Parts: sequence; C-alpha cells; structure tokens
Amino acid sequence: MNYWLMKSEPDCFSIDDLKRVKVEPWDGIRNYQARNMMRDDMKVGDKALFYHSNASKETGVVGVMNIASEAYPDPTQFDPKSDHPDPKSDPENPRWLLVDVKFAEKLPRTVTLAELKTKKTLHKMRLLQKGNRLSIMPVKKAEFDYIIKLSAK
DNA sequence: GCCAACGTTGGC
DNA sequence: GCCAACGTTGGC
Repeated sequence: MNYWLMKSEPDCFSIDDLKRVKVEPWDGIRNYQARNMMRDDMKVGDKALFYHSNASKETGVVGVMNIASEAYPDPTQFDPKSDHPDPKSDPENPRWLLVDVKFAEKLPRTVTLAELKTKKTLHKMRLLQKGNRLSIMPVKKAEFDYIIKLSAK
C-alpha cells in the first residue's frame, strides 16, 4: 500500500466538505508529476493525508482519506466554465486525470505546518522541502503514522 | 497583498 | 535546445 499527501485550499474544498459528500473526484490537477503519480502509483485503497493549503485559519494536515478509484480523465479540462479548462487537451487522449477520494476520518486536531517543521522525524518529508509546490506527493508510512499519532496528542 | 520558487510557453 | 517572460502556488 502507498501513502500520499494531497493539498486543497479549504476555501475551495475542505475536509468538512469531503466529510459531507463522502466521495469526491479530485479534479483540477494540472501538473504532470502529480498526474503521473495518480496514473502510475496510486491504487484503490491507498491512504492519503488531507492537507489544507493557503488556509486563512490553520495550514496543515486535517484528515485522512482513501483512494477510491483508478485514475480516469478529468472532465473539467474540457469544460470552458471550469476553473482549469485546457483547450489543448485532446478528448481522444485526455491530458489530465483524476482519482476519486473517499472520506476516512477527520483528525482530532489540525497538525499544522509549523508543527511538522519542528519534528526531526519529518525533516525529509517532501512537503517540507524548500520550494515544494506539488499538490500530490508520496509520504512514507512512518511519516504518515507519525502525523496521525501527533494529532491524538 | 507580497514575493520566492517553480513549471510552462514560445521565440530564436 | 536555450532561456526570458509569464503564470501559478502557497507561505507568511
């Protein structure tokens, strides 16, 4: 099983939104590295941390979800009214993919970015590397478990 | 709102 | 293939 971290701006789609709808197509990914990971490495049943980025309140890890589908074409790329249309994407060979994610749990508290930065165990996390902008990234099982444990304190 | 870091685009 | 210009991300 693989572990992931997926970012969303809470003003756009938050952990509470996911809790309400249960399953959501994770659309809008327009980055090749992120797309390739969804396509090549994500499996149904993988676990992902839900991360609130650019949050007006607290930026950090807020929940857990499960990957609920294989990668399939992101319909919003063909919708001119969507937030991220891509007129250059060929419907016969769609450029952008998404996966469905399923709500698993909301953490008892937000594990903030500031807190993650103070932990030696997490120093190597991709999330904490300078200039990191990937919205989907792999997380090690040890890192995943450690963050879950932190949230219980 | 600012700005650093990064990815993408397009001219050459 | 290089690289400048531009757009986006995301922390602060």
